[in-house]
Amino acid sequence: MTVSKVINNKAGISEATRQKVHLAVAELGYVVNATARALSAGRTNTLGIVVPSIGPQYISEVIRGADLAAREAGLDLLISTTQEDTEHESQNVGRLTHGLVDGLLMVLPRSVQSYAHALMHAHVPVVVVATGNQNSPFPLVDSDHYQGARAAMSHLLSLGHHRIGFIAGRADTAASLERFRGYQEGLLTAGLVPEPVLVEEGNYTQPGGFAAALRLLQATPAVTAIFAANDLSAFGAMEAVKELGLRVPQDVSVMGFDDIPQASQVYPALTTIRQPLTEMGRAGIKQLLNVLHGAGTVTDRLVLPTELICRASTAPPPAGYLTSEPLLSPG
Amino acid sequence: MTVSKVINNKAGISEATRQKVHLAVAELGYVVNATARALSAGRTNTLGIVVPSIGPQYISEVIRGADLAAREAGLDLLISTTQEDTEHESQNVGRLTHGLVDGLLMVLPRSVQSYAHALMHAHVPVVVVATGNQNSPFPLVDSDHYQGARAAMSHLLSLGHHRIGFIAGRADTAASLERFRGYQEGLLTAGLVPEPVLVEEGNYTQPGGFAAALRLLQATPAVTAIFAANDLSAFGAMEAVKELGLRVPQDVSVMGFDDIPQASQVYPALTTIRQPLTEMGRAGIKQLLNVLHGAGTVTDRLVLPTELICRASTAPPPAGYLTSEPLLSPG
DNA sequence: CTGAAAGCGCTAACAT
DNA sequence: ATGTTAGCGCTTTCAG
Repeated sequence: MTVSKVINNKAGISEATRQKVHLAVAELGYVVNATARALSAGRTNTLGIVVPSIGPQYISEVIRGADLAAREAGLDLLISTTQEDTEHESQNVGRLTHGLVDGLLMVLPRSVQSYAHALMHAHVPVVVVATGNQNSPFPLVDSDHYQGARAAMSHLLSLGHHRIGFIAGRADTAASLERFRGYQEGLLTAGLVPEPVLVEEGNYTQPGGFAAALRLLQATPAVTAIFAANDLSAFGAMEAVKELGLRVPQDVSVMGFDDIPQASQVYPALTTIRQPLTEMGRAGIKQLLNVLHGAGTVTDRLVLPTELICRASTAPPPAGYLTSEPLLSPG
Repeated sequence: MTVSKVINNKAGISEATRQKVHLAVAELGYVVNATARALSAGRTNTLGIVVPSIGPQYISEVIRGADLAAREAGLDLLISTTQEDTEHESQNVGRLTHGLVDGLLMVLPRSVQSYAHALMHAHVPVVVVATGNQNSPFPLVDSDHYQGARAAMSHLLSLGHHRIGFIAGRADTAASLERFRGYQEGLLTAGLVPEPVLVEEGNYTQPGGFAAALRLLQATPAVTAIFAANDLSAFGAMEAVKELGLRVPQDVSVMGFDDIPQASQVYPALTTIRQPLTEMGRAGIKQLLNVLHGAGTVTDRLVLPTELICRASTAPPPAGYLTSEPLLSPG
């Protein structure tokens, strides 16, 4: 039909006919059947994004970025959750990549391994958002966890802190390990010695951060600053500081990592390392589009920079501590 | 082909052939093309859910419930966000309902009006999750905000509080209004008089709750309990209480509404009214399935009960306040 | 510039 | 129990 050409804005249609068709479409309430179009045209104009779950804020942010980028490109975004059910889900991934979507963005905080098979046989391009350094046979988008941690340490050290505790994340995520490495090397570069007693597991959760900070502050009351591996555990740490009758930041400074929306909404507002979550989603979709259009560049490993966001939860250490030991300038 | 029958588990196939087909499928790595199947069969085995955005926790919970229910029914869930872009999105809804999904669940905290046109012309069943009392031409799932607020007030009153502040939500949501009504009538039923000075706007946000609680406690230091219209503003209220050098719950009790996951993770853990968010998602999908299968019942207005979740943020008022005025038993 | 014909990959109804 | 035929609603290719 001529109608098809009008609807798809193809050339070779007189303006008069175009108008007539548009009128009729409006009158009849005609809406194209996306399924039929997809089958016929061989593409769906839909991109897929697979996430472990939609609960955690940082994943929401990635999705939001992907959603915006897809929308700008005039494509739909189909969100699929794995709910940790790898078995069933890798089947689902297979289905997605065979006719349902034109490209797939996998958000995988932990391992890409479980999907390797389904992904290798995908009929569409795949890009991985890793949130942690991983090897991947697909183009990968990540952020610079190590440099972020270094920036956090520089900030705390330059404020005059030298007893800095670290609340670790999940040991099974590369991101947590990288952040820990940044913490350690930050100390070393400043001429300080990492002490095991200053490191506690927080498991990336708020109660975990609370408990870890409690242990930290009770074992080493001289701690004047806490760097948590993510914002959630930093929230818990702030609660722990207050619970001990201390103030943030006057007595103890607290830093997080991620900059989820809530970081700016808690009291005091959290100083943190911003991970460009929405940009990571955007970048992932953009890479996908570049592959699809055969234009632009596809970077095998795109590592986005992190950034210090200075808010109200950090300050110089209390006067008593400030002069007790000279601070070596970092770097 | 016979293959089709095997894959769809149709009857009338010998076990031997079935095995042979399965083998070949595995060997060739064959995966059905969902698009073609959808076009041919006239259904997509996909349900759609439209949400304003995926950021807020309470929406994530609704999606999770919907996701689980859809998964159990062997259907996929296509999540679409409006990002408040009503114009563009109502077009999108039109597309969804014309071939992309077999049914649509609309999560609309505010108004269904903007989508009325697109929805009325939908070719598939539509169910609305409202989070607030609304009229709707479609089956609606909601929770009982009024009774929840009453339960919250009963809890606080029975603990001995009689100067109870309220942090309101957004005036443009029916849910907030219902919760406020529950607050007022809770007071009245207990023989107490609602005072305007005890009500502050919190806008459903954490900073909003913080500021509202600050105003509340400074204007009326005799306030011994704060009931916030949602958990987020309750978090802010808890921060405000601590900021004033008071303790939760020893000096001031704080209650929220929703029971988002974080409510159990903050310190002290938040006493709140649980809105069955995942169940609402589930129920919405279930209603959709009932319409689709022509079985079970479809309730025009399904109002799920709310529930008091007693945690650590509420306690009897400080001794000085307890006896200053006799408490009339509620009801 | 417009219309007719073919076919995307599958399923449903109908033969064999 | 298996195979055959038609057609889902669209886009694409090719004639008018």
